[in-house]
Amino acid sequence: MSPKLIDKEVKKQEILIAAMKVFARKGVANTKMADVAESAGIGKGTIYEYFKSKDDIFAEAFSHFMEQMDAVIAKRLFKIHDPIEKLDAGITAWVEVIKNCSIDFMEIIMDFWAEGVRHKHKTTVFDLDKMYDEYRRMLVEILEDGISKDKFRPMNTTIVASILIGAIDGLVLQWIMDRNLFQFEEAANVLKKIFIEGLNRPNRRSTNLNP
Amino acid sequence: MSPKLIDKEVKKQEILIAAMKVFARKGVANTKMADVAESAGIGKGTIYEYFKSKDDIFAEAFSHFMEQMDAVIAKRLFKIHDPIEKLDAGITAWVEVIKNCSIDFMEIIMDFWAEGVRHKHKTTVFDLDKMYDEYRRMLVEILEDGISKDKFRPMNTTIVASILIGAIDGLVLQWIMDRNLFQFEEAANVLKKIFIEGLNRPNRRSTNLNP
Amino acid sequence: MSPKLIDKEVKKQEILIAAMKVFARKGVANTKMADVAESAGIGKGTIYEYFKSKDDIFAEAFSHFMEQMDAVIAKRLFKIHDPIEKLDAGITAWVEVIKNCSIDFMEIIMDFWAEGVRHKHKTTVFDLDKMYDEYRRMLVEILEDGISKDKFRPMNTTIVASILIGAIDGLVLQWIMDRNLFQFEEAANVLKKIFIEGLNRPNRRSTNLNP
Amino acid sequence: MSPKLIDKEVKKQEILIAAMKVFARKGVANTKMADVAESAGIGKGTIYEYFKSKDDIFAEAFSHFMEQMDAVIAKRLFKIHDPIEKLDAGITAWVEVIKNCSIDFMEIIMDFWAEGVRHKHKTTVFDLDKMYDEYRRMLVEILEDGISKDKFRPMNTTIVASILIGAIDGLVLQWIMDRNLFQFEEAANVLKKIFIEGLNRPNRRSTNLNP
DNA sequence: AATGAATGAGTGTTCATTCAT
DNA sequence: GATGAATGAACACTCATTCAT
Repeated sequence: MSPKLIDKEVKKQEILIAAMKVFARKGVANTKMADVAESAGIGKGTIYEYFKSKDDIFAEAFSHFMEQMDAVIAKRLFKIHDPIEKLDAGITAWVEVIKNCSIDFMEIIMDFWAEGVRHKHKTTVFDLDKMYDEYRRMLVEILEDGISKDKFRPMNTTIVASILIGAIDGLVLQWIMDRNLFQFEEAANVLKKIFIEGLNRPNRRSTNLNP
Repeated sequence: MSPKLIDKEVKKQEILIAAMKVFARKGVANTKMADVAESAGIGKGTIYEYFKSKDDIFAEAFSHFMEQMDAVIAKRLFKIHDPIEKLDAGITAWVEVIKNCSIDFMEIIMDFWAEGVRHKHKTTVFDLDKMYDEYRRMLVEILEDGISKDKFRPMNTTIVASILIGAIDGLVLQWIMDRNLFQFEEAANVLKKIFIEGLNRPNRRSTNLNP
Repeated sequence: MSPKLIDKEVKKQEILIAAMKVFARKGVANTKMADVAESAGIGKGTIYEYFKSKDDIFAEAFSHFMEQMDAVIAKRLFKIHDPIEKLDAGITAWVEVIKNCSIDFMEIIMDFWAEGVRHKHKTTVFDLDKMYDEYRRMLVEILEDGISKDKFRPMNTTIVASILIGAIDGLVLQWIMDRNLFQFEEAANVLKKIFIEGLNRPNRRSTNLNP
Repeated sequence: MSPKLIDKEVKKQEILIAAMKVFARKGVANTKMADVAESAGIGKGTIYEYFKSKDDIFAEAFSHFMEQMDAVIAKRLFKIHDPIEKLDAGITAWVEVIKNCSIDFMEIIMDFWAEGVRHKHKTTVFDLDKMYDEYRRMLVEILEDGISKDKFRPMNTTIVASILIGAIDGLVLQWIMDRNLFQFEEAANVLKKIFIEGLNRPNRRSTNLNP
């Protein structure tokens, strides 16, 4: 907590941000340490005072990204108790995270996914699976709460949670490729409506989502 | 059509399959030409008798994958005219493609995406955007047909199509990471129901998906 | 001497000519065996029925070239006995060889030189030094005959021979680079005149070329 | 002009010299980057801190050589006005350049020629043709001055210049192959005498070099 | 702490040569 | 004899990492 330490941490974050910018623009594989150094306005060697390796930077970027997401989403959902509202707020929060991420940074997500899928069971750093698991659990909880409160029809909650997460991810992917395709907020609203409409307890006999 | 030609084409496919296996296991960037050669049981130099470069192999793998998808899906939807049935059949066909693709190959999809996103508007080979565009158009057509036939409520069809595509992609992504998470067919069925339920023309007052 | 053997020899020459054409156009180093095969209208493997290696082809091309030169020049000078006339005829014959060589083939000379210089004392095949030695001897003989017959002034005949050979080679080099620079025959005539004028026995006191 | 810059330039020259040594010994084509590195006493990768590619080294060596020649020769001829003396000084200067070039370096000249001839009109770096053109022009000027001053007989000055250049080049070529053949200075003196004798204005009727 | 010159293991690619048909 | 598919040694070049200053 000495000023020195704080300075170190600040500089590390600066380098991280600079690195993420380049990662996003050129892809991790095509980014050279020299690019990162230039982007951060420091010498090549200096990077190694703050990071162990290129992979380390990437891993930290991944954590950085995940922590940001967790922080925002958790904060939002904390106080809400109605399952439908919570679902709504969750999607809204997610969209906000996407928006908060500088547009440039979004492109890095592909690399996160690619690396995450590859490293599946190897490292704990790139535990994309764990991240998905957490979000799935969170959603399952909301859905099951909704079912028990008779707001949602019975369903395979894991699958529905997966679909919801998948839909958001898939939307991001398409949006990255063509940002003019749709307004992200608008898409989020439609998504909410489809799901809430598709999931909610019908008054009468209706399709049971648990086949 | 001479025997020679067929042999050459066959061998090329063999190498392609061998390459895709390694790509899937190690990721394209981490795959060495020597790995591909070994996997195909041939010499390193032989690869270059059939492919111009490593990138060429990757590009051909991409095309190979897309063509397979196009072929299967188009064939299925050809004869169906009812929008709801068509939507249903489309999702089913898509799942079948995923199943048909040797499990190993699925893992490459991340690399396709990563490359596709990066190369966005540069090459025509990796035109992931175009592929998405095609599927989106196909879905938009079905949806608009359904709206005009009063089967679906009015909506922003582009967004809904994007969501549907996104949901499928997102499901695949999670399934790749953990195949025990759910049965893919089951998830597909739930997806169908949510969407068809969420989109269909309500008898009475109901949310209009076009906000 | 069987028909078969003759055929073999003929085909070998055909391949040699084809190879020289490609060598001349692309340089020996940049010529691939596949190029030679294509130029000769045969299969790649067939070349090895007639030549041991690429170097072998090059060596044979070198010999081929030298033999042609030897044959033409020797034949011309055989019957001439006057030193001045012999010098004249020698230069004329040399020019004729250059002209006889298909223009394309001339370009290969640079590669002969480059290889010849490099292989200096290694092989007997590329004995460029030996070739120069022979021509030098031939010229020295003519010059010494001329001196003894009082037609030329005393001189270091080896040096003068070297200069004459050098001048011819140097002219060829420049001519290869820009064939419009001068008419080769005209240059040869000027060369003759300078040398014969510069070497001939002066009536009175005059520079002795032997310093 | 900062110390850093000077150091960089110095090291670049060191590598260049080291490279030229290897080029001379093994020929450019047969020289591996590893050889150059070893010869310069540095790591393979370091070369690329100072040169873009192997070709770049070769091109710089070429320029280096040409500049040295230009500098020496131009300096010498600057103050001389008598055509005969100028011719004499020019040849002397040329010989000196050859002598100044470390003996080893001479051997590269063949590669310069070979590359220069091949690249004829392609690059500006290897503009051997241009170099010859410059020297030819320089000589033509001297010769025409001599003719107008009635020191030389009328002649096709371009051809005579070409012959003179050719003779010098040709001598170098033979000398490279066998340095014991003659003393280079002696040969230069003979060359001068032959030419000056062969070109000079005769008192009485004499061969006109312009045929 | 900060640097950037130096490094060399690692890689995609070429191509002369071989050999089964 | 003729072929061309197969080969693997060889090589230019890259770039993450180190370390002397």
